[in-house]
Amino acid sequence: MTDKQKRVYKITSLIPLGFVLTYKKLAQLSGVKNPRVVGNILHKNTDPQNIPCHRVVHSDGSLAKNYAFGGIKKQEEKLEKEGIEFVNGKVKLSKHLWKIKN
DNA sequence: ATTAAGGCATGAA
DNA sequence: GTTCATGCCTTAA
Repeated sequence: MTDKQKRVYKITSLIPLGFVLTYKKLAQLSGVKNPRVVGNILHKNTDPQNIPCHRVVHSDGSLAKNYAFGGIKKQEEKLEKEGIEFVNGKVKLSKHLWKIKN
């Protein structure tokens, strides 16, 4: 596993309950150039237990089209279960976007 | 809203 | 080693 992947997974696993992160943000936080790569990495994640990829969403708050772990429905389900609000099938980013402190 | 183009890590051939 | 396809994307037109 490469360093990038580690960072991506690490950060993803650090997302607090009730918050989400966009691919773009996650990308820049982990030092990856393109958000696409992040998606790719998350897609072949092997440890869903520690990697809550359902907390990672698109820039506009919508969910990924091919959620690798049970489908987009499951993802939404999980998010709601964690207290994340949906509006128009999108996450309320303004409220649930994870802002890193420092 | 839909389409097109950008850009790159990963894996198979 | 390199080329090609693919992807949980983003932004701009």
